[in-house]
Amino acid sequence: MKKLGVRERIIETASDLFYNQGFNQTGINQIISEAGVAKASMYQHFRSKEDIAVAYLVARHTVWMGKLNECVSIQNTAKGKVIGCFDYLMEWLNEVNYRGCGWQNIITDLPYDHDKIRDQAMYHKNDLRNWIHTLLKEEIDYIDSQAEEIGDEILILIEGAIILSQIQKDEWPISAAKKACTKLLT
Amino acid sequence: MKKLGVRERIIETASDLFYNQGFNQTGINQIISEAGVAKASMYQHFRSKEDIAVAYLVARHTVWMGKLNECVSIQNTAKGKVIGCFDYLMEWLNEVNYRGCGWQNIITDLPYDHDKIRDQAMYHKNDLRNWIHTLLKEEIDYIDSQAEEIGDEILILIEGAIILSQIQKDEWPISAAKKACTKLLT
DNA sequence: TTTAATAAACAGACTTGTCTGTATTATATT
DNA sequence: AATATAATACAGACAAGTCTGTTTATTAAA
Repeated sequence: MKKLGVRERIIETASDLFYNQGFNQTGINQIISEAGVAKASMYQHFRSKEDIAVAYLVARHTVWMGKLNECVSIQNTAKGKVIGCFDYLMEWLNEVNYRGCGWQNIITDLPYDHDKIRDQAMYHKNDLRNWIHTLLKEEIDYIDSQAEEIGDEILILIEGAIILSQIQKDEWPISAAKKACTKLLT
Repeated sequence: MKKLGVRERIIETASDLFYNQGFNQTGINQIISEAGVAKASMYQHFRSKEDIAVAYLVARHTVWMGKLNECVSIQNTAKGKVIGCFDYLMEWLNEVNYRGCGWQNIITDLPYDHDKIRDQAMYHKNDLRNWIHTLLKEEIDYIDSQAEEIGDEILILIEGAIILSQIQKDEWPISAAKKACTKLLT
């Protein structure tokens, strides 16, 4: 049970707060007090609040993609893995009470000059998109262009299911998206 | 060229600012100064910033649904109208430079006690959902339960296309969603 | 002894919302 | 038509608190 370093403690605390309260609703003072870190120490590691948010998103990306991979690893076909994404969404979003996507949430109401955060959102969604494309290209039913076309459509279902379940505070969009996904894959 | 009343001027200005800058990025002072209204006059018409936002969303709902109806009115089948939604999205989102959905944007990073705003988002998406359901139930190919199932899937495509085009600052999600929509309708 | 963490005060700009007093406009009464 | 009344809008100061980021001075560890 080693105590985490200053930087790690900040990222961990900020991740929790940024995701659950929102970027604008979370102040620097709350982050440092809950992380048990002095303000000056924090500014030793991060130039700005935006930089903390970038570190949060970078860390979140690896964790999120890792859990996705783990969740679909029980499937043994490419199609099965893609459909399995929606089981992952269901599990995750139920657990966080439909709090939605960390990247979606942060870019929709952001100060105009926070481009590093916007870039992180683009990067994350692009990575997920490529992940789906790669999977579907393994499927021998599809030529590459088909895999990309269907993959894009499924990415849209994922994004829609996340935001709609957040607004409606209900899981029906996730099951509906899964059903639509199976239709598109047949 | 009659000058608008105070209330109307506030709603009009706030609508522009809330949508284009975001709720958190827009202060009361900017609203009143750009509307040319005194602060005390503003608080005569609205109890709080949240109440202004609610008025903005209410007004936006009728305008948005009206434009949607107008855009799809050239289609003469129910299926055509539903697919036409994506032409509306394309037109609208291009015009606003992929600024996304006013309701999605406002609920993702909101102070925890602003429930009236959250309710407006739920109401709007529900109304759109019902609008799609009603259309598809006119289609004789579908029994009611099918119309609802497919309608939900299309709503998810709409939401996903909006948020993804906002993140990627590109129109590809809208065309991809339209293609997926036609597939689900055949 | 050098490095890094700490607490705490501080600057200064921002926020929502309240308040006072004045000016304008519309309605009602004489 | 002239006057009195009432409603509404105005400007702008103010309160009370928030925010990010800087600085200082102290303490602990390597």
